[in-house]
Amino acid sequence: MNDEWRTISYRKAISALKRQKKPITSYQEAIKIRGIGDRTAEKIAEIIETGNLRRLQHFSEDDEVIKKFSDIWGVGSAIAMKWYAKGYRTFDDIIQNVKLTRVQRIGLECFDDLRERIPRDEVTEISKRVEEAACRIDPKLLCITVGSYIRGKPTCGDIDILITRNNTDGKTSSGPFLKLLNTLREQGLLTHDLTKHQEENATSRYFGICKLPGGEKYRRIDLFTVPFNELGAALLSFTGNDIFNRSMRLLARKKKMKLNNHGLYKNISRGRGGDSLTEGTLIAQRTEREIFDALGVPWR
DNA sequence: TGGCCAATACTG
DNA sequence: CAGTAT
DNA sequence: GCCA
Repeated sequence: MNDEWRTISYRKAISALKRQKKPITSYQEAIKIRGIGDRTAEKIAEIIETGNLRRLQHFSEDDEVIKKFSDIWGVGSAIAMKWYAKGYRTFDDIIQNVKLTRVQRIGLECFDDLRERIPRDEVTEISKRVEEAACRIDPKLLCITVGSYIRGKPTCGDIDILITRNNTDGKTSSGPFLKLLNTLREQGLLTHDLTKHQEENATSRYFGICKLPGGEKYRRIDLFTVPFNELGAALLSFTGNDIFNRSMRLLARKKKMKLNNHGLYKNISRGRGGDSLTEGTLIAQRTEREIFDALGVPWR
């Protein structure tokens, strides 16, 4: 079921509603709001008049089951619905009857913990341990905790750490990366691997699960290595949030450019599907400021 | 009717 | 490749 | 889902 855009649309409508200063009291008021159309305004009107939405009464426990299945790491809507179609309704059904993939087993094992948000202080503590380990391997490694943490949120869904190294001496961060992962595993900080990455690429990513020694809960952690000259593009992309990223990339697209986690490119021609046909020319990647300027966006 | 709040890396 | 993830 |  591809309700991706419907979901996004509802989210947009919700945030538009939250922005309203006065309560909405009618269909006419609701439909004036940008992002709320006929269908949503109808639903709002029904809630105003009757106090609830009939449609929601039909929202059954079945939907809850599919939702819960897809909350397992490694299980998306397709697999969740497949399991449902086979008649499975509980985690126990799944464990008994399904040949789970390695990551799905981990997702299930850590299910409860991974649903919890992580207090900011704990993210700080975990980041510090990663940074110390990295520094012992190579003092010039630079670790930056990005994601919601760098945006100053009081809690985070996971821990995202970007690792880079000033490469003017010819070395990069990709070499020490595997060593760092091994060190963190030996320390017991990393408890489960969700990705087994291939070779030592210039840029590589690790997804896993960690737990502070004496800590209460398993936490999702992502580690990325980034070439030093791409740091700006990487920061922009991993700082988010998602909506901000997408809007920046859409802006780039409208200007016949392309923005990704490696950099900003110009002179892009795109096919019908929106995929770029030409490589384009790299015009900015080293700092966020460069990219903002090249896109014509006021800096912060 | 079709684009939108993207583009890309792993897994099996 | 489709699916899932960021 | 919304919008052009």
